[in-house]
Amino acid sequence: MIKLGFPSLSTSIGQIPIEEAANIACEVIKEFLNSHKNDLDFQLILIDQDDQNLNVFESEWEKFRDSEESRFQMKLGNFAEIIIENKIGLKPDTTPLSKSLYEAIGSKLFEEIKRLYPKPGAIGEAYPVPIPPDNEFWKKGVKQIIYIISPNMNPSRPDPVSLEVAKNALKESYQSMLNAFWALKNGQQYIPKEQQSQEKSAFDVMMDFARNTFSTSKPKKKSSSTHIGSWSTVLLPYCEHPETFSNREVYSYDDNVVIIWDKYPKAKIHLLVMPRQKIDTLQELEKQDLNLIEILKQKGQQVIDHFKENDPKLVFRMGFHVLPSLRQLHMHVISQDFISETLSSKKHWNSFTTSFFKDIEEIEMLLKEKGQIKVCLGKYLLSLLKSPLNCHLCNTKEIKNIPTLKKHLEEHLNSDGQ
DNA sequence: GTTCTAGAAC
DNA sequence: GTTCTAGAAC
Repeated sequence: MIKLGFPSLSTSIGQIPIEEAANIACEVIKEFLNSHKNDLDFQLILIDQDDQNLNVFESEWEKFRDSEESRFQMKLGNFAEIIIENKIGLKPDTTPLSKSLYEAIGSKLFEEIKRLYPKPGAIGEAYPVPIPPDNEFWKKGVKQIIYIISPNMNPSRPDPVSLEVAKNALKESYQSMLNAFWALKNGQQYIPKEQQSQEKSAFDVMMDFARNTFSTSKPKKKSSSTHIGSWSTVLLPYCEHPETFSNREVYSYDDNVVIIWDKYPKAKIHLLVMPRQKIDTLQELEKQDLNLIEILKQKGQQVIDHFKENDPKLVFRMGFHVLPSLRQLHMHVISQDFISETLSSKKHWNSFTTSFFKDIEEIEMLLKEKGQIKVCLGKYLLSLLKSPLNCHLCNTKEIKNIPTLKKHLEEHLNSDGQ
């Protein structure tokens, strides 16, 4: 059970009227709970010292909730104390809360926020900050802060805004908070919007390069003459210069291996483990590369161990697509829930659940015994990608379409999850 | 690898 | 009418 503790945003020093704020908060929370109807594995806990504020929230929540709902609760008391008591995530603030938090966490965490987000953040956006493992809070079971910049109406504080502006921004603040919580709960990265637009991804940098290099001097029409197949080399920069990427893209690297977050994850946890040396495909491997395979296997296992520490229920596979779309040998480390917004096609599904996917152990064995990885007929492999949608966990065959498959996967998550 | 979208499927 | 998939992308 993962919990999120949060205060009533912007209603103390921020001076948004509590009735207006509670209405907005409850609306967003209700929307969030509705859109995750099948997931009962989390709790949102509003914490406030003031019982009158809580009363307003409670009566507001009565208007929104349509049934018994244990996933949203309200608690009266000291923020930091309740956070520790309940082992839940939290949000620091520049308001009276900060005092109790500062005393509980110390200045290190605030330095960490500055280090991760040196530029001023945007109002309404959420900025996740992992709590350092040597911190008291971590030891007490609180692993993550979501730093939120919520709007201010107080004229004696920086950047005061009107009620109308504040209401919109408050809604965004709650939405960002819950989106960040959802991402973190699922082991995914939450990237604040500002950071997304300012930081170009490897792909963007590469596409810019390709356009400038290969486009003719003609005025640009739509996507004029992007070099054919340039997308297929997107993985190379990670192997050549992993140090130039943020930890939102590169999970870790050393002299031999770089591990990146899959840009379009097909499951809750989905990373790619690649050798630093240029190796195009499985077919290039020889017997002497067995030690490299061993390294990839070890690194992949470390990743798995790391994620299982937080969620022991996760099941993983690590292996390769026999006919990958991207250049540079890359081993998928992917959790078997396949819960992901970016899993959207039959091809995606079949590439991980048919023999189009080869486990690292099979590759290792083939290399040992045959000294090479032979690919059978391309025609056959491509036909695998068009196979009917069969469940990888139970006997359900020929699932009608992707949305139905996704519902089926949600059911597995809920029934097998415990 | 994704995005986009026409037309098939419902 | 809307949802969903399959195939082109110069």
